Amino acid sequence: MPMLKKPTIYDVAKRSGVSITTVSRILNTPDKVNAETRERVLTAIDALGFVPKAEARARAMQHTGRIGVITPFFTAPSFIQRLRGIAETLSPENYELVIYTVDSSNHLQGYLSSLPLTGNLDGLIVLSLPVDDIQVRRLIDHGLPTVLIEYPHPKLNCVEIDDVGGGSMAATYLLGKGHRRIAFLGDTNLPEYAIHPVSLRLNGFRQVLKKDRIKLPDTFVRLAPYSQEQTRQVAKELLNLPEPPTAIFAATDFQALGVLKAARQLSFKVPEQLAVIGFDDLDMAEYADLTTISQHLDESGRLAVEILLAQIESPARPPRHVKLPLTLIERQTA
Amino acid sequence: MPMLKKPTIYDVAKRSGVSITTVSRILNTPDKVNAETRERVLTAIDALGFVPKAEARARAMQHTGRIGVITPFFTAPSFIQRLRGIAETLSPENYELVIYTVDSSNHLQGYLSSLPLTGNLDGLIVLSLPVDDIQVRRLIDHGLPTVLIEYPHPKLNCVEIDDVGGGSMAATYLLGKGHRRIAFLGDTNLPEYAIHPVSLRLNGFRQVLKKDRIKLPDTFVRLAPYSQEQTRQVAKELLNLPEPPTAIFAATDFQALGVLKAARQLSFKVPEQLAVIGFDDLDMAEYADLTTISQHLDESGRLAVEILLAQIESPARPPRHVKLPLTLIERQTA
DNA sequence: ATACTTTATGAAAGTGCTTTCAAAATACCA
DNA sequence: TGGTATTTTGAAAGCACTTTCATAAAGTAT
Repeated sequence: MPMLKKPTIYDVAKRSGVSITTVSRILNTPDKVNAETRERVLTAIDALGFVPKAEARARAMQHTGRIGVITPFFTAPSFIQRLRGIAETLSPENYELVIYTVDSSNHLQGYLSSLPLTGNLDGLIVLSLPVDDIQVRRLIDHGLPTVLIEYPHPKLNCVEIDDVGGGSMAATYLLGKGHRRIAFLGDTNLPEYAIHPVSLRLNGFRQVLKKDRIKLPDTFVRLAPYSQEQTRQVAKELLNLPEPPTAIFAATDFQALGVLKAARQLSFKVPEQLAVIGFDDLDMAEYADLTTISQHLDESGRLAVEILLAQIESPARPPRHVKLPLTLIERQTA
Repeated sequence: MPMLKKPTIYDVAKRSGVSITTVSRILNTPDKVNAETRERVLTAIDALGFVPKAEARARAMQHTGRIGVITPFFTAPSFIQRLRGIAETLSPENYELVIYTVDSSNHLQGYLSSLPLTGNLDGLIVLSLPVDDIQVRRLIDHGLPTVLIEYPHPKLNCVEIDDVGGGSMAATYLLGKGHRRIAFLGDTNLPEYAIHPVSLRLNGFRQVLKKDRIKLPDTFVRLAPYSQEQTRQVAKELLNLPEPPTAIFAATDFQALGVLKAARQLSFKVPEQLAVIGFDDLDMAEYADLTTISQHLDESGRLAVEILLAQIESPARPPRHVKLPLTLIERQTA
């Protein structure tokens, strides 16, 4: 029989002959209660049609047990891999992981304005997206602990990537291998709301070449939309030049794979005739034996979570800025 | 001064020298409070940036719905790729995507018991995890619209994969290419809580070979833990057999890549000396030119969301069962 | 001035839930 | 077989607010 009023945890407890504590436990940590008891209580819950009130719950817990991640809709493998690090670290912590995918600047602004107010998030991770001063203020004022990944801001926790340094590393490495005709292949057509680390990588790359007085002609700097097919196309253009480069720095592993495939199709021997170095160290880089610059994607996600949890623990802490070191992983392609 | 924690009604009361009752009254029935006192309290409220929690919640709730996804913690690329399909489709729908990663049977049972009860989810997608009848009952009784992926159940919406058929396809294809010594490489060490589609694929594979009276000796059926390194090891054992197979069906693309790498290291020519066919059609399969059986991972996620949204729209609808067709993608490795 | 409202306020008792702590029951080990 | 660890449970103390009830101060009519 349905009750007149909404059943509470007390009704359930009475009906199944246990304390409210036990009922609460079944809702939150079911594995900590005897299977038999659990069944009995669940039966009562079902019979009464009991639904715990979220509001009371949040009040008693003083936190919502939810961590939000805002990520570009633009699903490059590198985002995914970072997300994986986040999910892994969060899983044993018993936090819900709420994903907000963003597909326009407006959308992003919307989330950033409303999330801190609603108070049903304990912490926020912003993945590779720009956050302006006003939003930062709001986040801080409303006390929503936040970690930015790949977009530094002095007032917030950040996990930064040294993209410029990464570009330099690539250049230095290739120069060290004796290459003099080195090309760069980056991505283009980025959505207006995302950040663009690739140009930073190009900067670092440029600097080193310049210092060593190696020319980087415009024909050697190519941008292709972020797709296997189109990257391959552009790579082929490079390789079909009368004087093709002897090495290519691809600004992401995904594109490096495109370059490798183009090389294979044009029968360029890698690394003898063409050296290829990537950036990211995706899972598949290992399979492809791709020499690349690892930005420790999983690790960066993991770190972000750790910083966030620490901040949630002690909100007064000053923001931390961590710059994960890049590592050059030497494999077979360069 | 920004506060450390969110201000409560107590903070406001203290700051303005009144009781919490008065503060509460100002929020609910302001006319029952002396104008002078009211002014004083309102000043404090502004200064502290106080937002009553319940209100914030209510404001938040009216805008966004929430869809949960339960997925094995076991982060194979195929899960990720399905998740991507889910996220993509959900993004424009203005739903929050809540991810629950599961790392034990208990954990899974726990989520399945409590999620339908807590009632703050509008729909649920269960990714490649078994759900027993009792849980199904509960899901239905509490009216939580659910879609299972890769684990069919008559009472719930499902997006199924024809794993047996996939195994047959692989066998038929390889036989058609004239192979007679064909090996199978699957994964092992699966966590107890996950389902095991790989053995179904093996079944289908076996059936076809049997029908054609092709022997599948036990030495040709190998299981390796799901890791690049160990798969490679097992593949090498196969290839070092006195009479090695001329074709290998790897039950997942990820493992197929391991086989390819082993072949490369042992200088087997692919596909001349060794044909390799995978299963999944991951992103990287295209790069590796891997012949494989596509189970349309992104698409399956997308479909699951569509079915779920439809069910949320009209809860009375009978459950739908969709079996996505598998497609053999012929590339260079077989 | 007396009695009688009215107004302004706070103490304290809910609200429905979680969590800490301790007791009781059970399992495990030599 | 006693003794220790582990599991299972409940009593009670929160949590951020609302509401009830009591009290004090002030106003109003007689």
